[in-house]
Amino acid sequence: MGYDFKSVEKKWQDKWEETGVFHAEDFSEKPKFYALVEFPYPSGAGMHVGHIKAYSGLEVVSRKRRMQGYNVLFPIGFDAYGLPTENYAIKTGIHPRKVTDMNIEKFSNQLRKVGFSFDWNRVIDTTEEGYYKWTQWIFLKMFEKGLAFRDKTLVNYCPSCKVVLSNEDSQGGKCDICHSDIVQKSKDVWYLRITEYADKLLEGLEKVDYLPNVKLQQKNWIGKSTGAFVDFEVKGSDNEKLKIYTTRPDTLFGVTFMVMAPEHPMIDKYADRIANMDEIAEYRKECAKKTEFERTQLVKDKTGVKIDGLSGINPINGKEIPIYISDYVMMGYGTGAIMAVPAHDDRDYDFAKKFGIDIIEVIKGGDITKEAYAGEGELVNSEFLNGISNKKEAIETVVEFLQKKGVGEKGVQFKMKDWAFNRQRYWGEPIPIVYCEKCGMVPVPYDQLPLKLPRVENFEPGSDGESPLAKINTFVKCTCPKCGGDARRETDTMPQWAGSSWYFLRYIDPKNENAFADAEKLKYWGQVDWYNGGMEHVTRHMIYSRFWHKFLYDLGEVPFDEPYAKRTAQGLILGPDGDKMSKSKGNVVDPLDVVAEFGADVLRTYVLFMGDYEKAAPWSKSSVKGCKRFIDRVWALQDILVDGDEYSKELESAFHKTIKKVTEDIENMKFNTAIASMMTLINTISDNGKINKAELKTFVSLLNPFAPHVTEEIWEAQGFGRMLANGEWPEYDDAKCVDEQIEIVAQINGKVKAKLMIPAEIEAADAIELAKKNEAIAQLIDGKTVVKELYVKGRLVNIVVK
RNA sequence: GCAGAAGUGGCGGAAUCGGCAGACGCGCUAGAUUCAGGUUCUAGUGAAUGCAAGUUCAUGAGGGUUCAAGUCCCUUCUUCUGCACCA
Repeated sequence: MGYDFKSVEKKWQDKWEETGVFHAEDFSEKPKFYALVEFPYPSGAGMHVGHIKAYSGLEVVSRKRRMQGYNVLFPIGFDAYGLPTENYAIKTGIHPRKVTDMNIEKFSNQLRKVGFSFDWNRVIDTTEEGYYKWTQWIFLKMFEKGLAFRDKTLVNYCPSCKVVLSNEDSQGGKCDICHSDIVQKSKDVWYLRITEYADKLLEGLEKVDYLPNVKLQQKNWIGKSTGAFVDFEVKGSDNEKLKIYTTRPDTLFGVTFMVMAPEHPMIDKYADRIANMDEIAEYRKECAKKTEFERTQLVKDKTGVKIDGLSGINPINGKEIPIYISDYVMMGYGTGAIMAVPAHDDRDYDFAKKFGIDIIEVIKGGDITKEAYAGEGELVNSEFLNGISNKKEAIETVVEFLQKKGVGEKGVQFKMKDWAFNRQRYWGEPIPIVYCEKCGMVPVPYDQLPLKLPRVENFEPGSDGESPLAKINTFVKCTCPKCGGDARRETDTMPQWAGSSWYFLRYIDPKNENAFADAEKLKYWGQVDWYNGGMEHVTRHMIYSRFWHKFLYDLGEVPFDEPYAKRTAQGLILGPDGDKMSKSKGNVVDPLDVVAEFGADVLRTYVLFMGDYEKAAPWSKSSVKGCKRFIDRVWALQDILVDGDEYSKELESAFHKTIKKVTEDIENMKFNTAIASMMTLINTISDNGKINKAELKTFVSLLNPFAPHVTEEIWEAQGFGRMLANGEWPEYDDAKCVDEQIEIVAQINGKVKAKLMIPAEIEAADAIELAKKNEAIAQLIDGKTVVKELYVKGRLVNIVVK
């Protein structure tokens, strides 16, 4: 009897749906387990095998935990706002609402066909009014607390997509979406003051269980540095001081020049006193033209102009030093000006070499005629600091000196910048703010949320980078909620990151109309116990959502301050050619093709078997066949089934060992070796020639999280009782994992010379005796002097001879 | 440039605390089943050498520690990922 996966898989998917076995139960007495996977963006292309791998990890963990008696919340939803949908809509003329609904429908069907055990009662869609009402609500709370604000700044603007982009969306000077060059443009934009949470976001990492690499990336992203602010008097100014930030105040005696960012305001202020203002203006113009990409490409080739008319006075020794402008100093970090110590900083060194500036060594240990020395060492040429070799002590001494003189203080800086929060696009959450001539910026009252996105037919962006909503008079024109006078609405929408910043909270109570989630339910479900997703979301999405969550915690809206207790990440699936899958390379594998040809169980098993879950691995169709064979062999176990309510003597230890291995490997996400151990077990069973009912029950239970359809079918066909989805996870006994007789190797001088069977519980001396009795070993020892003998329990005997 | 991770058969990958390197799967070879293809089953499969028992060599390269090294230490090369003039 062959295994007909097509009808069997459909049957069980329907059955799970009808019986609702995977619905999480609020306030259940069972221990809770909240497993979260990154919800997909429902693109028109449909699901990718990468999605399957991303979800299969926690899918297996969730199914196992249910069998272990947990109340599991394993939800799914759709992060549906975003540009691809909008661009598709512009191209085809189909409304984004319709496109989104179609894509969600498509994704849902595909997910069901793979048999994921999601709780379909809790599906969320970020573009739904009932959902984005609360996205807007959180925004208004932030506005109330001054964390959402408007500011005029230079922004990254993509001329092709016609949107303002955050720094994160425009890395390398290219638009993240269309990859065209970014230009700088002055605009009034919305910001979220994430920098206020920089320290909390950093400290929070101490108490969560994220992969080390994830923590490190977040840490780098936040980019905290400690140092000092120092004021340099500026000769030629009206007694003004130029404030700089440095992490190396200990090198203050080595300062030979200063550098300001091209946009530094002091230049404009004293423009009339700067003799070479023309030259400077010309340089500034050039810098503005350079894209960020060009700036980073020319790292080594420093450019700049000396300011003729202003100079700095080093507060530690009163020396007069020149001031330059150069684009290697940026306005956006620190104070936009630096003290330059060429002897001990690579960039300053390059600049000094090019412009012929003095290089004074103040820290011993390098050769400053060749390159800058950034290491530690004894201080020299530094008056009262000479002789100190402890960096920390030197820094403290200098800071103390500066503080006494009132020209400096300790300081902290972050690389992280405030989050540019608005987009000039149609398909996003409207920002619920009204502009009134009299009252200024007025929030839309909470009871008027959601501020609905108007349904329009024309969503092309304006040519000047204005939101499509600006063209809709009925939306723009409104009355001021405060004074009742004429007002107009904000027409920008929120970025795609908004809806995903709090979605895990909505799963807890997806249909609540009075709150984003009920307080008691929040308390019951608590933190996400385990969050799995891609490495690419570790900095942006995760930091944004941790920020929103910490804000809600400070408001008292959520009872825990870190959203995710544990975070892991899956590796990519590469194309069969070893390259990243992409449409242009034509190496994309469609998961539904695999389901049609081999079945969902095979697909699920393969994506977890193909390699280490956390590492990238290429797709191999012939290896998929190996999993197909495995599933068929599992089905065929029924042909050699015999009676028996206990493990047979022959297979007992093999079963205990496998249960232990699979149980532990799943928790460690070592799915590949878990599957391998079940394959090994089936080989052992084949050699044994038969399997009894107790053994089959265990085997099928172990495999169920990976291949739920075939295992349910066997369970039912054999009349083993209630559905396996409700079944119990097999137990193992450590004592039964060991065999009575074990095989060890006998070595002479560390080389294997023989193998022998010995009792597992044996004294070292006895084991060595047995080894010596072995014919081959005895011959090799004969006539030689034994120098050393040792026995490694359960492994080997090694006899060292001369 | 800086930080992190990784280099193991023809391929994907295993290997707990330093203890039989190559589990498991693919592929390949031979045989059985089959009209044939596919499927399935059995045996074999790191390299060199030998009729054989065996011996020698093998975890990017080179050195070291140890009875014993893929694993620990030093040097070095390569690849991938992140950050990238952050003062």
